[in-house]
Amino acid sequence: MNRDEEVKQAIMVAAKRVFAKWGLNKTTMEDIAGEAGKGKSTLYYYFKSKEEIFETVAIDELNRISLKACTAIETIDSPKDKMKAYITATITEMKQIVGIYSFIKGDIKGNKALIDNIRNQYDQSEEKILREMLRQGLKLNEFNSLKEIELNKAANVLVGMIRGLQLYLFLENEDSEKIDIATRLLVDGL
Amino acid sequence: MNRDEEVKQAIMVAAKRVFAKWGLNKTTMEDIAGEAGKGKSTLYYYFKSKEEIFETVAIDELNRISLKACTAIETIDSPKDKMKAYITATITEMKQIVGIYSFIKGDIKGNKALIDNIRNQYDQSEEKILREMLRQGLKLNEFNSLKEIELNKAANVLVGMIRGLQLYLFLENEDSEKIDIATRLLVDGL
DNA sequence: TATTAGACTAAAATACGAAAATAGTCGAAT
DNA sequence: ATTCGACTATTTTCGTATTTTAGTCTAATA
Repeated sequence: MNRDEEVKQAIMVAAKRVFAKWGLNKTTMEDIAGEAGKGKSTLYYYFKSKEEIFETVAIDELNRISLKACTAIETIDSPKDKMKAYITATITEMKQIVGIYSFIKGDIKGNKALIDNIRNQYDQSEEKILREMLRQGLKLNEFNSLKEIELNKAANVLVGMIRGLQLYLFLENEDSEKIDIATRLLVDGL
Repeated sequence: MNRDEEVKQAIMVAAKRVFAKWGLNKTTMEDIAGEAGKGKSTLYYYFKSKEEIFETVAIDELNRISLKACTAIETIDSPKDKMKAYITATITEMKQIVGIYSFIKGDIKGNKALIDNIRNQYDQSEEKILREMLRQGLKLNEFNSLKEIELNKAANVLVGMIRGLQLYLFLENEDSEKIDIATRLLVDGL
């Protein structure tokens, strides 16, 4: 990692801290600069706008979720079990992240385009992961109600259902039994 | 239906029209009164507030969705097919309603409590319907991955996943194949 | 008596301009 | 190549005057 990347990382770490404390709207570029121990205009040397910083930080945080989930499942062989573990892991991780960045709800309004863009990127990357898992399951002949030809759309639909579950489960207290039922429903059916 | 109920219905019909045109925030009590051909204070004789009118109208509209879906499935015997048909029907109907009342998105902000309350009522009624269908399927031994003891939580989880799907499918063009895949996923698994 | 409307009030939304805060630029310094 | 402080152009905030609107009350009417 060269100097350029190092400073960029440092700024991102600082930005994460202040974003987690104040949210997107309430944190100023000077807050970030102060936290990073740099002058404000230095930030503009590395990022073109506050939005870009936020987007970079958010995508990075979401990538961590994917990474954790993918690590958690790499030792599992059965495609069905793999899928269950993946869904459970992402839901749990996401819940934690949303807890940390509890502000995002308030920030959505007024930054819809930015948030949509971030969510879109994450959805696409998750869809790709799911597609690969589905492909693997089909190859090993472990999925009997899914047809090869539906693979792409199925991955897309799965993303939608997982998002729905995340939204729904966020509203209430931790209930790992519900997460368990949900993943079983999605993978095994009724 | 006595006179009292008749007038109430007439007001609701008028309210639906103006709500569909202007949304909750932008329509005034005088708009509704004008559309209904009554004086404003007459509305207060039948409803205690604008919010109450909106809630009544919204619940009524949502009840229609349930009713339509339940009618559509009453001739189906197999619990699994019944479940699939129910999910497809509610998603399709909901999509249409949201198309008509396209404003609600903008009205959520600033009326969160009211909207939450309405959504809650609808979720509960849908959960009840789903619970009954699950019970029936268990009785007939058609569900093999669901346990009796999980029935209540499963119904709750299903509501969440259906909401997620609705949200997700609203964003894109009609794709009945995706709805089909989704229902099959939920009922048959992968 | 049940229902309606018009006048009225209190509260909320809106409009607007001045003042303050903030995003983003630029040239000089290192 | 990197950083900063001074500067500008936008936004946001804020106070206030004005208008709109929800909701009440009383009298009229059918």
